[in-house]
Amino acid sequence: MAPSGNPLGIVARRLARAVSFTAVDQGAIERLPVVTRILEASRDIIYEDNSSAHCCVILDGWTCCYQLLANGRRQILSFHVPGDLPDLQSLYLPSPDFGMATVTRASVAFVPHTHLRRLAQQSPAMAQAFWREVVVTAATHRAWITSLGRRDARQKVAHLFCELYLRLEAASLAGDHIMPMPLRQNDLADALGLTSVHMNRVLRNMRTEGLFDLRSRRLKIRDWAALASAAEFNPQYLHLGN
Amino acid sequence: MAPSGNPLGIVARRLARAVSFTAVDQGAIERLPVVTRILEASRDIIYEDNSSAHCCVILDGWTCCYQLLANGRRQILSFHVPGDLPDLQSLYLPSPDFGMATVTRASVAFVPHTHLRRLAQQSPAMAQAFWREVVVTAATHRAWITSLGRRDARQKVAHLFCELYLRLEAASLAGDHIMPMPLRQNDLADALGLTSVHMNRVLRNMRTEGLFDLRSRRLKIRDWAALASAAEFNPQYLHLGN
DNA sequence: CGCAAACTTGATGGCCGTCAAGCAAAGTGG
DNA sequence: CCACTTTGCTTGACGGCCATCAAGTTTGCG
Repeated sequence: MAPSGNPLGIVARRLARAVSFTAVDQGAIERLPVVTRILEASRDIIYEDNSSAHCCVILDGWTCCYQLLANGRRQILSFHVPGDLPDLQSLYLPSPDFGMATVTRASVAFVPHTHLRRLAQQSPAMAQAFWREVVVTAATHRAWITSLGRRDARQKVAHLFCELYLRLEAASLAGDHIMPMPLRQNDLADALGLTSVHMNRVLRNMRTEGLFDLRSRRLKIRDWAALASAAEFNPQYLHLGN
Repeated sequence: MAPSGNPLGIVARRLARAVSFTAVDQGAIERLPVVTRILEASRDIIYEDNSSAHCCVILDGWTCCYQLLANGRRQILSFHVPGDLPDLQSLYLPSPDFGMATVTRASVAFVPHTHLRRLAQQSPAMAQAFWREVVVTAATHRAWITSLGRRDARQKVAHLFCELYLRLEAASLAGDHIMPMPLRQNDLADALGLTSVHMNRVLRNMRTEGLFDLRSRRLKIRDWAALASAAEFNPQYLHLGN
């Protein structure tokens, strides 16, 4: 699959995973006006004009959504990879309840709400694709809630790794149970409600057991069955097709 | 505000909180065909025809959404009170990833997807109201993620009580910092990722400190400021207006 | 009044947090 | 190319929050 040269081609392909677009729809996406910016790792993603009348699209790199508490603690709410629309929810309800930040150096495109709304109005397929994205995000939130509330550290790691692998695979960014893993142990800890110290110990144990290799920003899942089983992982919520 | 006699009046008023409906919209909601059922406490909410081509509306009583793990543990994902639409997300993406159950005896109405979709197609206000409901649900999920990941038991309780009180107040089901509290300590534990034993101890402490009274299914918040402060509660995510 | 469900309390232990220190890796500048 | 710094990883010691197990007690309801 040769990627289209258009920067938003990645979004068109992503949305078309679930909905059948006409050539017109496809073209309309790719002709959306965008401002693209390259951000260094660990930078907040902020709307320059402060109007927050845009949605952002991840074109390259990894990002996350997070909330901060007064004591300085951070909870990561989701990770995002190329093709994702982390704040599509803002389309009809601005006033974000979370921050966004890059994990790696990343290329991010900003698309005006006005144009996205027009797309949704003119094309039922587009409206449905947007709805679907938001609903899948909510389903992913639910999976995280259950992980945070009722799984121990080892199971949490297993569940997150399974989720990330399948999402990357669906985006043609991973295969053969090998994937890039730019997340620091500190990021993993903030996503799973743990400390980085404990994170380190749990990872060591799981590595020792032969569940996976994790070094130089690369994760190789050695025993997918065991990992998925430890997590009680059910990929249905991701709605990746298959 | 005298409630309309129509069973779906409660939904119309709820959706109208955020969106301006015409009299036509209003009437269209109230004329939706529904099947209403009364369920005893602690019963699963199941679609009889198995097609799950319906959304449900809580008319009376409390319900919850949950996920189960293999070891029998339960994670509650959300609580729902009269006027709520717990599974509106199924409208354009069936295949639920969670179960629903009553907390108290409850009256639940089932509305066919077909009619809801037609409403959304014919009225932009309606479409926006649905979108908004789904997005607020996701925002609530995010608040729970942060609670589960980064707050201790005491803060979790404080946060949940603040959320529930404001939602009930907005539905005219609570006031003066007094609200019904039908949740068992076991339910609270399953929502907050704790055991019921620990739940009991934490509640006792908070009661002793004078934060609230909690007996005979009634919660009286004695010190709202202290409770909200302990939770670092910011009501913005609920989008209740005001 | 009797049963079941829910609440309460104590004792004990483990998972994970905190504090502290040292090591490794990666980038920076001279 | 090598000091130097920064960031991230690793490990040990210790403690606390919360889970587990095991009684009781209270509440609610038929």
